[in-house]
Amino acid sequence: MADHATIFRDYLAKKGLKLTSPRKKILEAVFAIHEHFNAEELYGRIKSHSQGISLATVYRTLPLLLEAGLVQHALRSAGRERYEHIYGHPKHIHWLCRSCGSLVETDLQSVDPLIAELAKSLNFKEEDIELSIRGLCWKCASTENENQTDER
Amino acid sequence: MADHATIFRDYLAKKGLKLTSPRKKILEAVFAIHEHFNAEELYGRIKSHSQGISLATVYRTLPLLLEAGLVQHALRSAGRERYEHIYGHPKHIHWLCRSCGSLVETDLQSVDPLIAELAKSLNFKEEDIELSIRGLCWKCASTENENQTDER
DNA sequence: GATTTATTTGCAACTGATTCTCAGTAATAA
DNA sequence: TTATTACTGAGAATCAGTTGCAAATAAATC
Ligand SMILES: [Mn+2]
Ligand SMILES: [Mn+2]
Ligand SMILES: [Zn+2]
Ligand SMILES: [Zn+2]
Repeated sequence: MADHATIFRDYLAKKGLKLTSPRKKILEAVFAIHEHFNAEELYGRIKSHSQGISLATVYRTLPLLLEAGLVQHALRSAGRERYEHIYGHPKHIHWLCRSCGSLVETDLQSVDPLIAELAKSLNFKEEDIELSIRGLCWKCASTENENQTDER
Repeated sequence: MADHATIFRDYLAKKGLKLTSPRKKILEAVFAIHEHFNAEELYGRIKSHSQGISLATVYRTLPLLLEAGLVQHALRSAGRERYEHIYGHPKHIHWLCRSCGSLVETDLQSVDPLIAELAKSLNFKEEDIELSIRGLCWKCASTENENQTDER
């Protein structure tokens, strides 16, 4: 029911931390991006709107958002950590094309109960599921067929 | 049918690369480890047996093993890439306890057909599935209940 | 098996994302 | 006001991973 600002404030309060102006701005920026992003991209967005926020503070705030359950890790890329906000964005499967880099997201629903069942039999209390599938998207798969050059 | 050395040699040959002594040693070490490992841990194992292999060569060889399909990425940890060999080690689910760090692996079989079906409906040619579940193992879950200190 | 050619290696220097240090600010409590 | 604690920006430090290079090695050709 609570919106993300409330959730963040509550989380911070519980930890004896403050919801400061930089943290507020970073939070807003995070929820204005509806794609995956890395720290520097996030920083770039913030800089263009307001100013006076440092990259260091972005790096310092991201772990707080993760712990507050507002943000999660997404697939790393080019040696950089990537993130995405979670609020109002239910768990999903990531389909990443290794050729064109396109990323598609689909529902996790069909897989979820199966995992819950496995977890129960293992006595494991699941908190976070990450399901990523790498391969070729429709477009790249057909292209690769044309270029029937070599390989296997 | 082919063993991993043969697979590696064939892969290298196809690329016009050579199966050298350092590469052979690294390959052996990789298949002597039956856990997840990072580049430095692998290097440590090799150094203790033979010598005269540099860390740089380990770093240069790992991508080759990945591309040859002999090794895959495992869950990153402490800011370091981790790996595991695949040969004779079918795809599996990783269950990682966020409290004690224990890692359990289980079969992917039950989930596999479901994903294949989804892939078909998306026209996505899946090549690699990564399913990791973070949470609390049986032990840590019960401990956390005792220490009913605070938190939600 | 000597010679040529292309690939590999160890080493050390480098890179770049992330973390840390520190001195100055802001918020809050007393 | 004063004391205490948390926060910030700036830049320095860290450190996993990469790269340039000259010497070594493997394979191909004579
Ligand atoms: Mn996503
Ligand atoms: Mn594994
Ligand atoms: Zn594609
Ligand atoms: Zn545990």
